[in-house]
Amino acid sequence: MTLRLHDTATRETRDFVPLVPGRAGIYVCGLTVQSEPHVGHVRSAVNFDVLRRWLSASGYDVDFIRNVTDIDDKILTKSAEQGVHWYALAAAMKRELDKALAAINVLPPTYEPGATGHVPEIVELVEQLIDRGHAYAAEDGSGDVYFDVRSWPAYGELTRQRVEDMEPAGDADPRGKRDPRDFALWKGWKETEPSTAAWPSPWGRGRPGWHIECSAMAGKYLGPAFDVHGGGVDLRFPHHENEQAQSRAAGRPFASYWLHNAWITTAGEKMSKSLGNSLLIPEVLKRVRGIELRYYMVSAHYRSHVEFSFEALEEAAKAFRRIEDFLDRAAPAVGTWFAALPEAFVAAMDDDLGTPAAVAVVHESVREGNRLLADGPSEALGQRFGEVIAMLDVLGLNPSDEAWAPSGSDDRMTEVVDALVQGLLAERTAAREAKDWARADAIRDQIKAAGIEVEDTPSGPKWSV
RNA sequence: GGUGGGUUGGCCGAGAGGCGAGGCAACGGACUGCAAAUCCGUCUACACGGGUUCAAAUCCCGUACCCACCUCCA
Repeated sequence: MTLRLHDTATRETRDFVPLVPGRAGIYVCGLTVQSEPHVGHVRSAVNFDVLRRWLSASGYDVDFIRNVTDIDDKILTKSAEQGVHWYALAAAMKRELDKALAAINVLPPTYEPGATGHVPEIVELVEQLIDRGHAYAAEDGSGDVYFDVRSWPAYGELTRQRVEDMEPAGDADPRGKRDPRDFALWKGWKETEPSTAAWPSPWGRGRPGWHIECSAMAGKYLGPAFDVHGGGVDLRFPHHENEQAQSRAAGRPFASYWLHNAWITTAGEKMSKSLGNSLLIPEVLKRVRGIELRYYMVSAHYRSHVEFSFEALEEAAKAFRRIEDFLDRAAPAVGTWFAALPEAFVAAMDDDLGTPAAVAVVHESVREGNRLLADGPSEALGQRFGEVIAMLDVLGLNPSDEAWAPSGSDDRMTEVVDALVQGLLAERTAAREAKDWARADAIRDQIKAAGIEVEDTPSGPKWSV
């Protein structure tokens, strides 16, 4: 079995052949920390987390670099509006992002570099580009440095566009540019900007342009050539096109494969256009658990557009609980078991991370497991149980993963509720033994009114919220 | 204007020439004191119009509608 990935640069799904056998270097464009993370933002993180977990499960040694853009125009604008330091806003939003990602079990990257910590590497790269004749300092004395699009014939190769067909940036400041499509590598400091948002450089004080940080940091941590570069589809142009042009013009081969995840939209529109905050992660997590939100995202293919709705999310949550219920009910009946991935699951994941088909395999194992469960403990049941655990681990959806462990206070609360409910259930069991059905049902209704469901199982009554 | 993607059953969501993904909902049956859960079964769809083929949701041509990107974006 070979992993195949859809490379958006060639628009082909092809075998994954790493530069170094057994190792995989991945660079993913993370977020600009300028506002609270919403459902759309974390999809990318979940998608690439699945890629990373699958490579690890397949035996690769994975270097996973995900950057965080901690200085840019938007951060400066928003912080000015809010009357806070730009770095305070960036740091606060970074903490929110970390919380959101932890809540959906996205593993921390191998390293998470930020632009502000890599100014020397960025300056070095810009100097290389100037030396090679692919960049120039603006002649208007602004301190800006631009990439010279016309000097790089391959410009546009990633997105198959011809420079002539591109619309010049209507809103971009054309001063000092040789061509309207040239983009900033370095932005000279302006008097309207905080003095803290500038670093020394050969072109005067200033800050990095948006695209250059990724080229510099990918180069630093993964080398001039690496395996996979990922991000959202919207980043293909200009961000990734520019990253590739800069890196290759500086003599670095850059990424072998480009992977792009599709959007989650609401009301047919991208979320950044949507108003309101109901889609912020903490709000969504009031409706479903983190593991259910992750299941919702994993059950669609990463290249498929998802139209977000709470109805669909809650439906996904129900589907996931079916899997969870099986594990809960099977666990006491399972003796020895070992984790092994079914072939169909491996085939699905190897086929460009076919998580929908992989999830279908999980459900098939669950159904088979449920069937076996009726006959009591067996080796076959242990196999199904192990399969389900192993598959969920790959998807980051294993309920017993400590990442999902409830906080201490939740644990305490569960104990308290359990003590109360057990008392009522004992009374109900006594009524049932006396065949006093009216009394038994009245107790069940009373518990239900508090939001707790009671189920009778061969091993006695069970309750769940 | 240029580039890319989409339209699948009541709903979500896969598939990419033949061999009915999966889930949710609904309905019927088994089990149950009644339920719940579980299992079995039912409902069997591919925007529209042509074409290619023994065979098309899948390939080709055309049409309609939707979305994304074209220097702020996951």
